[in-house]
Amino acid sequence: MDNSKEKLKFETYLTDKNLKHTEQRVHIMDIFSSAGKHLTAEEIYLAVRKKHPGIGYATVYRTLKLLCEAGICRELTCEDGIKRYEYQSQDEHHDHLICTKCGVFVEVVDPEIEKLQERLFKLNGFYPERHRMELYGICKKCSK
Amino acid sequence: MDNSKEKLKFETYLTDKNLKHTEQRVHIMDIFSSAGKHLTAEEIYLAVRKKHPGIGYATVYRTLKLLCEAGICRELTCEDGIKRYEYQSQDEHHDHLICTKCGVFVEVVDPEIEKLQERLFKLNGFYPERHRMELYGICKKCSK
DNA sequence: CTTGATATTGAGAATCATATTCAAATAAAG
DNA sequence: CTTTATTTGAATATGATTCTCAATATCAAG
Ligand SMILES: [Zn+2]
Ligand SMILES: [Zn+2]
Ligand SMILES: [Zn+2]
Ligand SMILES: [Zn+2]
Repeated sequence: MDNSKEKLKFETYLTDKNLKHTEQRVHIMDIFSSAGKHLTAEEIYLAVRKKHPGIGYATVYRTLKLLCEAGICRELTCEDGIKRYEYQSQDEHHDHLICTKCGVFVEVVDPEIEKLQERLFKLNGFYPERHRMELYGICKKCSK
Repeated sequence: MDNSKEKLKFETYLTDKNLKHTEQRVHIMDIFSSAGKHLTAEEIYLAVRKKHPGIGYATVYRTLKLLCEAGICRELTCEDGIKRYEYQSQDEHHDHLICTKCGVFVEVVDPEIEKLQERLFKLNGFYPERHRMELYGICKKCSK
């Protein structure tokens, strides 16, 4: 996956905040873009460790927080209570279909639902900020 | 709030599973129906303690699990990672509008959204099981 | 009302994910 | 190269939830 755009975004973010451009931060970004989406901190930690055994958990958590702040990564609190991180720029919203057997995440957006959600906010006098929608079921592969 | 229906449901559940009808279990149910909805385990623990100081955390957690199994209570995993429990029979589904300032929960159901969610499951080859939708924003009171 | 089998309790310890502390290492500016 | 502020990893702390276990309570049978 080409992650040059995100790399630039991260570098810009670090520079702007007077933070340093370290190896570890780059390593974590790299693994993130190659090892898939919707990863737990542990999965990221283990993946980074394979190539860079010295890295510590604290650095992974700190870097994930930074990536989220920079808008490169999104944190999902799933039903099991474990946070998952997906590598993605903030502006492209999507929701999830999740298989309860194999755990696969499918990303979906339904513009009609999004519109109705806005209506729900308005109907209840809320100023809308964000939402999350998770659809749990059994995927095609697992229901065979 | 009249919770005789739920009490009967719980008693039946306990009897069916050869479990015992203890004071503590009744106390937790009672607080639950009087102290509001969408409570954390801690809030429930503290509320029960006011009337029944001897009760322990373990009993609260165990009873909440039982109530969920009995279909009297639903567990919500919120974005802060803390589980909340709402006292309610299983069959009445609803989603939530949540104020990010004051934390108020408003229960909503939009039949059109529910239909479109079913369509999303089908479109992606998923057998539907359940879903959760949380809309985060600022409520009327807080935006004044 | 006993008795005895079984379930339940509360205190405390254990667990798990995540956050914090701090001395040593490193990046970046001069 | 020096200086200075930031970052790192190891270890420790935290906070929510679960487990362990000895003591206690429930409930059915006698
Ligand atoms: Zn959406
Ligand atoms: Zn996603
Ligand atoms: Zn719904
Ligand atoms: Zn609710």
